[in-house]
Amino acid sequence: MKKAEATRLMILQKAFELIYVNGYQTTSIDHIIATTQVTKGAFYYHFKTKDEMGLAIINDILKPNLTSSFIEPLQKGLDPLDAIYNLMHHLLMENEFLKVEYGCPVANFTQEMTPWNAEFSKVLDELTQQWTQVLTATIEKGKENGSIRKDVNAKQVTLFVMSGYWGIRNYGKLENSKKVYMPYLKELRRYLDSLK
Amino acid sequence: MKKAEATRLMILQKAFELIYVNGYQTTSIDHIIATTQVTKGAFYYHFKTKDEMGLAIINDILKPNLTSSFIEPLQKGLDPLDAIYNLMHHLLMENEFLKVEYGCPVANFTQEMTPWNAEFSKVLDELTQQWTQVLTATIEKGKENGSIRKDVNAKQVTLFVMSGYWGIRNYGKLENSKKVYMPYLKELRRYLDSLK
DNA sequence: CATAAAAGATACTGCTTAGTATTTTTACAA
DNA sequence: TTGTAAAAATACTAAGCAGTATCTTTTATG
Repeated sequence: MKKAEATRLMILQKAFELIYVNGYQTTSIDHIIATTQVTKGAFYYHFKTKDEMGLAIINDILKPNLTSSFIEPLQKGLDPLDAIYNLMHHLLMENEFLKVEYGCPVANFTQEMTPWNAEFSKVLDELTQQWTQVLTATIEKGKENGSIRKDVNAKQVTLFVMSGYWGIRNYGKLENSKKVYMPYLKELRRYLDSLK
Repeated sequence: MKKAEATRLMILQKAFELIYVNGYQTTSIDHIIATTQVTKGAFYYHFKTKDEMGLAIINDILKPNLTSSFIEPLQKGLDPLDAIYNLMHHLLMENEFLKVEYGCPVANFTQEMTPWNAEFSKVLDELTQQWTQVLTATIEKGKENGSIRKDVNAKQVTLFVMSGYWGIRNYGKLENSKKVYMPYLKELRRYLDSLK
């Protein structure tokens, strides 16, 4: 990797951290360049505007992470319901990229940037769509192999599960404790079992 | 009501609207006083700081609204599961205080102000606690009168339902359409029925 | 090694921000 | 009616903001 490319990525990573903790609007470029030890000239060499950087964070940091943390675990050929539960358990309890006190980065971005920035909404929606599609496919697979009842509506379940995830992350943020994750996961397990 | 009191309330109401639409950080005091047609002197007569105003919005605007929209509907003595479903349906589809494109004001505040402002976290947590307590009590009532299975964990269900609500509001914001509310509500109904 | 382009550094601009100091107007009780 | 405190208006400050213009250094390539 070229040095310039490394600088760019380093800016994105540290900027992401700052934004994950403090929000997009409140994270100033001055704050970013102070943290990254990169000058303003360097910053604006790599990004035309702050928003361009924000979009790059979503595309170059969040998207790859979503793939490895949210999507690939579903494609391991486990029993579908187990796969979904294990995914959620891992995301909430073990994943070290995601911190309880800062919530879900995608949900944070969505809440902050939507509806007044169409560009952000678009890429965030793409991100979300990816996840919902894989979740829906996982459930359909379960219907085919008989582990999930045929009358279950896969898209409906996906929406229900995904909403719960976004919501519990926000609640965890409020309580600043993973404690709330446990009863949530227990009920999720019960709910998933009701689809058998 | 005294005139000064009316001014104060008017500032709070219009400021709430602006914040609900644009977020707390991005809503400037200059913007608020331009919208309210109140001068800076008047604003700072009523509120020492911006944060004091923000907290007043939660206490004087959101709290009463929460009581009438989120809590009282549960206390009408309906069948508990119907009461919960009807509440959600009303909140998502009919309530005119809440707009799909702007999400849930409490969730918005939580995401934006937590964890870096303990004061906000505290009052938001109080607000949320109120709702969860009434939801839990409603489910317990159902267990007592036999309409809900005895092995159901009321607190667990409450957390699950509340998370789904917060999440679907965020998703509605992203999609900018109430369409996503319908499959969510359908699955919620199925889920609630599974508690019978 | 020369050179041109890529990458980064520095100093600045114009604007917005929350908050303040000071003055003026309004409401109401004596 | 008048005195006084509540309420509101005006003009300001210092700091922070995104972004720009200009200059210097580094890197790759002939």
